[in-house]
Amino acid sequence: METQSEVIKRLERFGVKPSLQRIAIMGYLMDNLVHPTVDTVFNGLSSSIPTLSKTTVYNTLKLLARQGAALELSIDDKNVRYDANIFLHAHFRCKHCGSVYDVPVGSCEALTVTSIGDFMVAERHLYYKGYCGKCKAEVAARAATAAADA
Amino acid sequence: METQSEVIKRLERFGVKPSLQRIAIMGYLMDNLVHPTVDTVFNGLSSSIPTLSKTTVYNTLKLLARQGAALELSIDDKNVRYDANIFLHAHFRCKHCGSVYDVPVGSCEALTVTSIGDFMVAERHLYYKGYCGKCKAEVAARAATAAADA
DNA sequence: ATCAAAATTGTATTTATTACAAATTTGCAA
DNA sequence: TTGCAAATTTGTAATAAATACAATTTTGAT
Repeated sequence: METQSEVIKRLERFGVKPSLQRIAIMGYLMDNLVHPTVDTVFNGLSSSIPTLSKTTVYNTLKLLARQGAALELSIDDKNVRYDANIFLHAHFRCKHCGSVYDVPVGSCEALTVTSIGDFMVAERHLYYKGYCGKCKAEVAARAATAAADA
Repeated sequence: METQSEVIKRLERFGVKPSLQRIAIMGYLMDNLVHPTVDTVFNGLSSSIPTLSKTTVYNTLKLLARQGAALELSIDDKNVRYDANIFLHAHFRCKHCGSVYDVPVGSCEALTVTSIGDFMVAERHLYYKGYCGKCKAEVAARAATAAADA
């Protein structure tokens, strides 16, 4: 659990004026590094802040991403996900259960470039998609059953 | 413009039975390497195939991606995009105009791994986001105007 | 205490995608 | 050729993420 002052420090470091809602949302991200969706954040906070609006969660998460205080992941076709871990790392998404995991990456020039030709590069995302250990087994088992049926 | 037989060859190579619609959609992707969305593909083909259904476009593009005949890009938060270029390369998306461009990548271990721990890796996506040459200038000009107004 | 700017809220809308059932086409076997 | 089941395509209805926007509340300076 992050201390309130640590959360405020992070907000201020990225030029975000701390409000009750922003502190709660930033704190939630820092405490839950599982790449939550907007809905997950909203549901996680709405009991402690009953007046919280989902619009605020949408706006605040977008703001945090724009200011660099969090990452906005487009690894999931359905929902945008957010990540308070702003250090260089990659992500893996299981195509079966949908979970998103952090993956460490070695230093690689392609992951640190700041420009490509006349493009200005602001973000670099390395996404892996496949099957996690648990689902790999499940999918294999199901494939075997399907084969037996046919 | 790809020949019909080249398109059919690609479909068969990836285990997709060629139908009129599938050939048209695969051919459209091969002729339009600008990472079109479902809507773009549908609009591009509906005049030549008036009976074409958007559901078929959705299903077929998903099928092509599943079979490996095309890539499904999640670089755009709004729409899924498709790419017939299945050779190793990265993508850049301009945050202002939304265009998606191909970017060559040097060989990098992180871009060729087939497993990570007990994860089975089926896809690797390297996405860059930022501003293309044209939009970089526009955004800078607008920022200057905003500063003058304040 | 006043008041404008900033932030938050809630509702209404938009729109990409999926679900699903009906219709059509395909390809094989009688 | 005819019949028929499987595969494919179509069209409509439903789902749900995200945005627009106006109203309300809060903040902070004077």
